[in-house]
Amino acid sequence: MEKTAVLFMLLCLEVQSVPFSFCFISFMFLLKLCCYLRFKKAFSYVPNVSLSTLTLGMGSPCLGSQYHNLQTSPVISVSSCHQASYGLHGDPMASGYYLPPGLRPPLESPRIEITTYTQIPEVEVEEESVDPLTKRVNIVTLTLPSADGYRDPSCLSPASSLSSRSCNSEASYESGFYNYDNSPQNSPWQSPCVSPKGSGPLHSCSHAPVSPSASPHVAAANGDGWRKYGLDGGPCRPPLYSPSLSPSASPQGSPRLSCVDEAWLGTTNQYTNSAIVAAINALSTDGLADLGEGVPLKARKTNLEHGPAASMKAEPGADEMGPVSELCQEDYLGSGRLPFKKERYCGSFLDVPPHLCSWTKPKTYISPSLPALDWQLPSCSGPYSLQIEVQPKSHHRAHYETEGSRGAVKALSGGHPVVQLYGYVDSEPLTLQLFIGTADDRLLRPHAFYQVHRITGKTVSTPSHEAMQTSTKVLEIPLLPENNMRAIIDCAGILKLRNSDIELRKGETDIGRKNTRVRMVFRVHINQPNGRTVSLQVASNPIECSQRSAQELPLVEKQSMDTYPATGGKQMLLSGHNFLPDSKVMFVEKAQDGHHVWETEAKVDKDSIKPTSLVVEIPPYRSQRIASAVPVSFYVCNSKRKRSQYQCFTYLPPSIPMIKTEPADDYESQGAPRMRSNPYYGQQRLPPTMPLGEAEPCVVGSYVPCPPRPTPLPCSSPGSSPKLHDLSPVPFPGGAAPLPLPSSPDHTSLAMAHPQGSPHLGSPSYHPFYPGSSPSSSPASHPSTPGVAADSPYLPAYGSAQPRGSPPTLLSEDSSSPALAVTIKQEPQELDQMTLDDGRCVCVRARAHSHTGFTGPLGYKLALWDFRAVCPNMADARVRGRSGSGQPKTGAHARHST
DNA sequence: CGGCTGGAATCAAAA
DNA sequence: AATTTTGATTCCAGC
Repeated sequence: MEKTAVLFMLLCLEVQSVPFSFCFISFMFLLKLCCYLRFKKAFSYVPNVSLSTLTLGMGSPCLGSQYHNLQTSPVISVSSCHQASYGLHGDPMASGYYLPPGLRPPLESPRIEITTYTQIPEVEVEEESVDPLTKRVNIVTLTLPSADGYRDPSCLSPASSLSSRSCNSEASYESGFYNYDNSPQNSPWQSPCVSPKGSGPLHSCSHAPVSPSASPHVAAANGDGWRKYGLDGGPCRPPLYSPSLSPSASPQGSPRLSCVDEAWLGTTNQYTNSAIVAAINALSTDGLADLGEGVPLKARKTNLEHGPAASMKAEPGADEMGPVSELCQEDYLGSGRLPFKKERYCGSFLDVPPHLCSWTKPKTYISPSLPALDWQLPSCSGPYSLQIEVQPKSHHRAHYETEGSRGAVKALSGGHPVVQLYGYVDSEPLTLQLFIGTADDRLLRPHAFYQVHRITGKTVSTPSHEAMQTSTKVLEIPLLPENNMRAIIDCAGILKLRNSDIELRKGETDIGRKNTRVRMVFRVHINQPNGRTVSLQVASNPIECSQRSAQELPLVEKQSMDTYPATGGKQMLLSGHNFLPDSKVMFVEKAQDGHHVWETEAKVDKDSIKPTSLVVEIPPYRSQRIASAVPVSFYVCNSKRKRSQYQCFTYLPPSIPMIKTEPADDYESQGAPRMRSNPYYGQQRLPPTMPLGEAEPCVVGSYVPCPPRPTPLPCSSPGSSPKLHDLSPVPFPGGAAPLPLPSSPDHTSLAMAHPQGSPHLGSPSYHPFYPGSSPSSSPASHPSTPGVAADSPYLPAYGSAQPRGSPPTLLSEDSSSPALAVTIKQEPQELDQMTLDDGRCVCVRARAHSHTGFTGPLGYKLALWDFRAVCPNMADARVRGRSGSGQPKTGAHARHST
């Protein structure tokens, strides 16, 4: 059935002759039927549950109506089945949209949903409740919808707990608002439908689906959201890469959770990028119980094993959350965040003073929608600049749910990371968002296997609040003018989710094995007088979260130089960790396709080797006749499988005088003199001297060829064995774009070497595609993006059309842009070894992303197609990744099942 | 007593 | 197919 629905939808879309609205409606109808059937089949007993639960939930005045609505609306039921719909509160209007009354299936509604809601607020009660039935009910409920719940907010953490309460309140009162403007976390996608009353939501709801232009994805999104994001939807979650795509799609764990999260937190975006796609994914999977499927067997098992609370925790999400009550409280209290929702509504309900912390009035977000977490945003825009003043340590052992917290991420100095927003003169506090992102060569996106973990306690000075956005936990931290818009991040730990749990999720394509590096990603959304919202983002240096890797893999944090004439012969000091007496340093040059063009072992001064430093002699480049700078990379190797990430290094034409560019480096003061931090580990600032214009060219040049660039590039995966051999004739044959050389060699080198490191540019570099949110910046930059509202503050990271030839230009008008280009490749990758393989080119990616803009189920195809066309290796890698992940999954399954 | 840690045993997948 | 190695998770114990 489901498949039929999906096929139908696809068919309609493909044919194009059928109005989208019609397709959508029809599709929804089919979906509903499917869901209903399944639901009924699986949870016929739900009704009882509801009753019991309801009793508990009375606390909220709103509940009644809310629930009522929910039950009434068929839509809801659908939602419950598939995440996409969770948010919907059955607004009659909304529902109408989806299904004509007449057509609505007589869902009795398992109303499930409701049950959940009610209870949530009373979580504590539940746990304590002696009534087996009650507990059971909960369990049931939880499991229901979530197909993929693991990453679901609920699952993740306590955060969800809060939400529970919020659910009640929020839904009814702040709905419309909330989704759009209120919480920073809200994603644009939140469906308007969510709020029963919110006119806004309704509005959007109604429009969205109907809109002709809307892409399938869009449909789900709220009116504004979709308009702006519609195109992105695709890009944002390119099926290929973006975890969000699928996973996101199914963020929802149990209905209850979802409700909570979404409604309350406003986090979730069911309709995110592509609700439809998500729904399709969910449906397309094996027919067997979605419910069950969504929950990893192991996870379920674990939960059950957990003990007394087992019932409550039956759901994966619940499990993680631990003490719900605690969450609620804490979150509740602590958060200043959400001015709107909580305070008003929940506040009274809980009886908690709205302003326990100074951070009571976070700025409201005017923007109708906020960029999805996998969107690439700049760190600077106009007068604003979001910077990581103090980087986190390169190692932080994440904790499993089965362990206790391992504390907050610390800084190298022993303190904690510090983030500051420059250029903000308003007196209104802002909310700094923090989530755990990936650190591989691909575009930054939420990490599927790690979640930020809120740390509380006496040692924590910074208040924070947890929220779920899509399936990613986001920590919200106040940025107060009185603190100079500076925040000490001492409240963020990192939670590791079991690979098997995540990999089993529908749509998840990434694999967890050896995918243990993350970055802390900070975002801030600043409302502008003109109604637009400027969103900035900056990512930290990579953080190795695996105990073992941290102890065994060599890590290069700094290098005394990153450029040198092709003649080589100079000694370079490397500082880092896990260097052994027999550590080797290999220099590598990779071709576009990822193949090693040249590789040689550099001479290491054995006597100089210390666990944290070593001296290596820069080997002469394979050709002394290079006309332009040649980016290569090197890595430290302790054994065949223990290698550091690729580090950037650039050979300069022998004749070119070396210019020393040492950006002020915070680290330098602490460490070896004149050591250059590696791209990831050090904070570098681009030389102020470099004009944008210049920067771009550089970028282009380097990109064009899709050069091995950067080092670390994805292209070069540490994993790949050093095979090597110089096969290629010239460094950048043909056109490989020679890096713009030096007038300021530095630039080149810097750019390459320190992509994100620079506080100023950091983010931007990673997000070349993002035009910059500031009003001033954007328009020009992405004129071509069709569909994207001109006024839209955000550009779809992937969707923006870029002039193809140019490497993704990084930038937009934004001043920050300069560095951008470089960044892209920087990341070294270890993980990739497996999943990604070599051959990944930034260029390719960029391109693919832009294509993704087309979104929809079709979008996926387009993206894939692109990859293949542009960079066969990439495409292959992707494909392999998928299939590869499949295996592990299978294995996991087997394992769990046993 | 509970949160953090550092270590290490135990499992399981990959080589 | 068996064995070894590597990576992921779970446990422990001390602070």
